[in-house]
Amino acid sequence: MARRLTNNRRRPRTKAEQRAETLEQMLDAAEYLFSKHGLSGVTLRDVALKVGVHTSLMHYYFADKRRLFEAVFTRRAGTTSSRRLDALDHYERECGGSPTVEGALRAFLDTDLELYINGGEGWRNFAAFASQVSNSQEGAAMMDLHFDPVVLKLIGILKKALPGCSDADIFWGYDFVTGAFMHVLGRTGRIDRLSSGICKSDDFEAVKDRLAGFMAAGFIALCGHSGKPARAGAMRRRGGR
Amino acid sequence: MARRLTNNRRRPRTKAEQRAETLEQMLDAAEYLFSKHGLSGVTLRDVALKVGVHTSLMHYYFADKRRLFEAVFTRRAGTTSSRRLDALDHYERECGGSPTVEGALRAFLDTDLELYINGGEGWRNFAAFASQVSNSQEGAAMMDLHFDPVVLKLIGILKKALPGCSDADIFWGYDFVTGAFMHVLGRTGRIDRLSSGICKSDDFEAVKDRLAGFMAAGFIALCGHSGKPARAGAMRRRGGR
DNA sequence: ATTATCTATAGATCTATAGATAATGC
DNA sequence: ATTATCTATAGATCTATAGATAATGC
Repeated sequence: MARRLTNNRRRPRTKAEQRAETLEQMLDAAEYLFSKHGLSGVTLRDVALKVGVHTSLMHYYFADKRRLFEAVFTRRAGTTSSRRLDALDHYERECGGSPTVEGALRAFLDTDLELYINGGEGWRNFAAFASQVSNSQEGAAMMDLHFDPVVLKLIGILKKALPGCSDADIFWGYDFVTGAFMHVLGRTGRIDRLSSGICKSDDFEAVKDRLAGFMAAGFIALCGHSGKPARAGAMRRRGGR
Repeated sequence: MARRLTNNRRRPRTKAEQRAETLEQMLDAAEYLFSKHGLSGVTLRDVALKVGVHTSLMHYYFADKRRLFEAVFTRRAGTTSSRRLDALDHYERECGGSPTVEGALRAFLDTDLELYINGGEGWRNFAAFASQVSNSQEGAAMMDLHFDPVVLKLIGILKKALPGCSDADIFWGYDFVTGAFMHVLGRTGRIDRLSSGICKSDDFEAVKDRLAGFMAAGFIALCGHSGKPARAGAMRRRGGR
C-alpha cells in the first residue's frame, strides 16, 4: 500500500485515528471543492484525487455523493447553530426584556462572522459552501433542517423588539437579511472588482461593522412606516396589522 | 424525420423561422433546467431531451455547454440592464438634481421586479438562474460583464443622495442589496416553510412593497450614523471620511 | 445548394460494487 | 479478527464529431 503523505506526520497509530483523519481530509477537500463548483460540479473522483485516495474509499465512507454533501453540511452546521442560539439566549437575558433589532441581529450575524473570521480557512470554505446552498433549489431544504431553530428564535426576539410589526414584514425582513448575509459569505470577488479594490470580499470585519446596523434600520423602516411615496398597491398587500 | 410537436402549430415555413424557434426552445429549456440544477447539474443531453431533439443538435447550435450557458444569460441580460438604465436616467431627470436613496433603489429594483412579475415564466426562470449565478464562484464574473454599467450608474446616484458617505459604505451597501435581491429571485420556498405559509417566495409584489424601502433605510443608517453601540473596531475600519 | 436535423460511434468520465491486500486489534 | 485501503471492472452517462438525410431556398 502506497501510504499517502500526511503533512510530515508519522502515520496515525490506531484505526480510529486513521479513520478520523481520512474522514476529515475527505470532508475538507469536499467542502473546498463544493464551495468552488457546487454540488454537481464535483465528482467523488475529484475529491478522492485531492485527498490522494482511491474513489472507492469515498464510497466506503459515504456511500454516494449526496451523503458526502450532507456530511459536509452537518459537520459544521451544529456548531454555527448552537453558537448563535447561545448568543441569542445570552442577549435575551442581557437586554432585560427589551431587545433591540440591532442587538438581536448582532447576536445572530456577528457571532457567525466571528467564527468565519477566526475559525480558519475550513470555516470560510463552509461559509462559501452554505452561500451556494442557500440560493439553490435542491439545497434550500437543508437550510431548513439545520437552521430553523436559530432562525425562529431570532424571529421571536425581533417580534418583541418590533411589537407593532406584522409577521409578514418580519419574515420578509429576515429573508432580506439572510440573502445579504449568504451573498457576502460567498466571497465571489465581485464587490472587489466593482469597487476597484475599495472593498474586498474577504474582509468579513468590514461586513461585521456594517451588516447588522444596516439591516436593523431596514427592519425599523419596514415595520415602523405608516405611509410610503404614493405607490398603488403599496398598502394593499400588507395584511395582518 | 420524426418532427416534434410544436404546440399545435404547423411547422415553421422558412429556415430562419425554424432556426429561431428551435433556438428559443433550447434556451427556454436550458434556462429552466439551469435555474433548477445549476450549471453543472444539467447536461446538454438533458436539455435536448426536454426539447425533443438530438443532443448533437445542441452542439450544432452552441458548440458546448459553457456557450449555451452564456447564451441563456445574454438573451435576457441586455433587456434587464437597459430597462434599469432607462429607469435610472428617467429618475435622474425627474428628481431635479436631488435624488433620494429610495427613489434610486426603486428605479433599480422595482423596474426589474415588474419585469419578473409581468414578463411570464421565462423571465422568472431567468431570475432564478441569475440568483444561482450571483452566488457561485464561476458565475460571478458574468454578472460583471452584463451588469456593471447599470450598477455603477446606480452607485453614482446613491453617492449624490448620500453626499457624506464613504465609497466603501456605498459599495458594501450595494452588496447587501444585491445579495438580498438575488436571494429573493431564487424563490427557493424556504421563506414559505419558515413562515408557515405567511410569506410566499413567488410573491414578488410583496417583495416590491418592501425591498427598496428596507434597503434605503439601511443605507441611510450606514452612511448617516455617527456613533454605534460601543463596539471595539466599529469605527477603525471605516476609511475615507 | 444550403442548412436543419438525425444516426452512429469513439473516447472519456463517472458510479458503484466485488473481492484482494495490508494494516491494526487483541 | 477486524477494518482501512486498494485493484479490477461493469455499466451508465456524457462529450464531441463525422457523415447521412430530409427539409427549405432559389
